[in-house]
Amino acid sequence: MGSTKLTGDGKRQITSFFVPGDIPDLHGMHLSVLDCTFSSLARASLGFMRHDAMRAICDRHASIAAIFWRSTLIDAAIYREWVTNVGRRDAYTRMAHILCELIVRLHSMGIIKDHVANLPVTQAALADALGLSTVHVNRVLQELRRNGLIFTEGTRFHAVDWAGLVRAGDFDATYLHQRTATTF
Amino acid sequence: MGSTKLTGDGKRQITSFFVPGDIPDLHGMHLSVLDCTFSSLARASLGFMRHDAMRAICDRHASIAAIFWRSTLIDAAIYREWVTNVGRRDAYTRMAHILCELIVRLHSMGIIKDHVANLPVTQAALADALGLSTVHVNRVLQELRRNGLIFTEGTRFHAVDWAGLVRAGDFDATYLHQRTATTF
DNA sequence: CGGAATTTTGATGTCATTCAATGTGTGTGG
DNA sequence: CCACACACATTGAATGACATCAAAATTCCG
Repeated sequence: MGSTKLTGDGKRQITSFFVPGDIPDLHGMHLSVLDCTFSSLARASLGFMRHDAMRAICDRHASIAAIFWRSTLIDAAIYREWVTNVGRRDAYTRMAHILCELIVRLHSMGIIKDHVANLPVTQAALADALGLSTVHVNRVLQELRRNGLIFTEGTRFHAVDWAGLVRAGDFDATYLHQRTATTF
Repeated sequence: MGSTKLTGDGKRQITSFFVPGDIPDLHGMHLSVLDCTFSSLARASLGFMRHDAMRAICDRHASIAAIFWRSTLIDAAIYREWVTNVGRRDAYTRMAHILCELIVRLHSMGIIKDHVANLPVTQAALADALGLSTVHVNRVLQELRRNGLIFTEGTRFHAVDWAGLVRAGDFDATYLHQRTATTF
């Protein structure tokens, strides 16, 4: 799952990926107009909750509101990092970085063992997330494989050399604001 | 004023500009660790408020909390647009777009007359916000001037052809989530 | 099994970077 | 009040990272 924006000339930018456990439209609670679209990149199961019900809960319980609020602030922090990633890092670094992010986020949801993740994300989706062409995404992935950093097989993704991938991706998980440090 | 991130190899990315009236560190209220730095791009005057005081207010008054929350959600929406801008628009469009955003935001604070704004922003800062080199920023600005879209004189900035700039920048103000439509 | 989606490859083009000067304005100290 | 820095803007030439185009190979899935 991800959120997507389209430019006037029809180019697509994926502005975020959602991992299991995320609440995609939490931002919609206080924003009456949608400024991006949600789409699933693979089979997904969703739960729904009415905005007014959510608002009622938040009105009544400030501590719960704070938790949801915090969640959206982390989303914002991730956006900041993406701006930086797309704006100032070259394609190779950029790719390594986003892979690190996905691994860490999936790991913190407990759906990864030994850095092996199920990533049902096409190269076209990666391209639209990173502001690259699919062709270049393909080449960069090959280079990451050649350098022994990653291994892929279908949708299975393995960070063979995690430390190396982190280094290659100029990755520092601080911006994900996890309470429990992710130790691999 | 803006928030800034640095990459491992020392490149700078400005992740947001603040206009008068913004609350830069609202995100810090529920995020214990800072993931970006704030810096002033020009002379600025600031007000300060303790986080715990803010939190106390928000705990007591859900409606005020909602307003602050909404403010951070708009920040997030702007980040989304910036990701799109940097990821999928070419330099010329990108520049026109960010200029539109600044004009609209300044206008909504009532500090613009006739599209003439005081923009104390160096070309280097624009470059770091747009993920471009200063040299290219300079050339793109010249092109915008040549096309009769903008006029600059020192820090004074004039959107000579607002409609044209909006078109050139593929700009749609929806993502700024203003309650009162900005009509020029 | 068959067709569509995805990945991969090669050749070529271009937008933007980098490097290296030069020009211009502005504030500071003598 | 001028000279001198220093920051900022501008210019040209050469290079490079990534895009685009087009086709082939592979995988996926009903």
